[in-house]
Amino acid sequence: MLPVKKTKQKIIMQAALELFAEQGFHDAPMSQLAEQAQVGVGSVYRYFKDKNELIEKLYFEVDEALQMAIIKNVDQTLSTRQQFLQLITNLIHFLRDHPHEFKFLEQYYHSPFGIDKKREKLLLENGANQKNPFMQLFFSDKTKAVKTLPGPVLHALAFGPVLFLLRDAMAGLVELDDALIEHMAKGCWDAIRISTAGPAQ
Amino acid sequence: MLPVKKTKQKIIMQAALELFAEQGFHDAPMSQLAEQAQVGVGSVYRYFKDKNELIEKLYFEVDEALQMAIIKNVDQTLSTRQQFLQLITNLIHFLRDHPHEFKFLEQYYHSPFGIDKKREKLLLENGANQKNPFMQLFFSDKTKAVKTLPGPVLHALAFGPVLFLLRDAMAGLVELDDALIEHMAKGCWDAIRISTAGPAQ
DNA sequence: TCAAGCGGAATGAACATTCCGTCCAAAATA
DNA sequence: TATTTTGGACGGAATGTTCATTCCGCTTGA
Repeated sequence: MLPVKKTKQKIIMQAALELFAEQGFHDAPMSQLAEQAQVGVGSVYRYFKDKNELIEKLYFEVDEALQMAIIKNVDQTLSTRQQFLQLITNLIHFLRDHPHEFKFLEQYYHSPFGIDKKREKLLLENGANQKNPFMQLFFSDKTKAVKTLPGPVLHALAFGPVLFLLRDAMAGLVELDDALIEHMAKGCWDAIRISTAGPAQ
Repeated sequence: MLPVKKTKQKIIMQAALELFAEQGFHDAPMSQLAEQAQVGVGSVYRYFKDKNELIEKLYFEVDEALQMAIIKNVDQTLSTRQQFLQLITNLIHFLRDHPHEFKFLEQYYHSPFGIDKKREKLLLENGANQKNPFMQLFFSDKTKAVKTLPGPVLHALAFGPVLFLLRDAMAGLVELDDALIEHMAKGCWDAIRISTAGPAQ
């Protein structure tokens, strides 16, 4: 019985992810969600107290998957630059290949939920105590390859362009091929690295 | 009579800007909007066909103000780098000092309105025909100081970090002082400039 | 006197959430 | 083993609320 329960909950969450991504939280009625999941409206409320709880649980799941994807294949023995490029590339690949997850997260972070969540995260994780793999990398950068800048600025320089370009890609304005992704990753690196002599390493 | 009309319309739009920015389109009922503008609900509909039209007109106005602010004090005889830094700085200053406008635009671009608007803009303005001052600058860069990359990538590298940092600032996670802004602008420049020899110019 | 401008009650639609009757698998009973 | 009981899982109709929008009578300046 437990596995059945789990399965139905998963089905509902999957349907919710798609619907929320495509129509937005506000334009995705519970009735339509139930229909898409091939389930009665009442059943949705068996697994989730209300719409908010559904959104929160979905966020937890999606965020976890993203975190896993980002740190995949990152070899800590490599240079800061190499690690950075791998992280960025992972991030782009995951989000490009999971448009529903991307759109969901975008919405989540732009809703009242997200603002609080973000503040919460930042207050919890200060300095070296960061869970964010990018921040960890910057903080442990013994080779001094990265500019000495406030955390949020580094964060913005590294992440901002990626999210921006992904939005364009989702809207069908760009084709995100591997060459483009490489350019992006290197551009982000140039933004945060200390530029000494010669072209980027 | 015209000036009176105009004034009342302006009052409504101002109230709408604040309310939309603070509560979001969906959580800003027309009744509350009317209250804030000290106007009857019915009167709002005298000036705007419906809520959507109000949002669209607001967008037009806000976007216009932003465009004006961005190109302020940009001296076309200066180097590409100098012009770029000025543009970025203008952008940050305007949005930092106009949080309502910033939040409104963020929402607009993340709503169904915005997606279409963006596609529309991009399809209309191809290549050298760009209205976007950043794109114009990149396109007319005879000194070859800027990387040769697809438009959307340059756009992302230049804009992405700025918007990202501004979001943090609005959430009260960073204090956006002048030093920080300068770091940001230079970081963005590093991301798109061709790195030859020595530190960034 | 009479429009044009206005305010706000009234209307209707869209939802989130609740409620309740049905179904069914498995435990209890004979 | 055959029959009955039971309780959780379900579906979807019913409910109550929250708006956007409309309608209508009042006010006021010409």
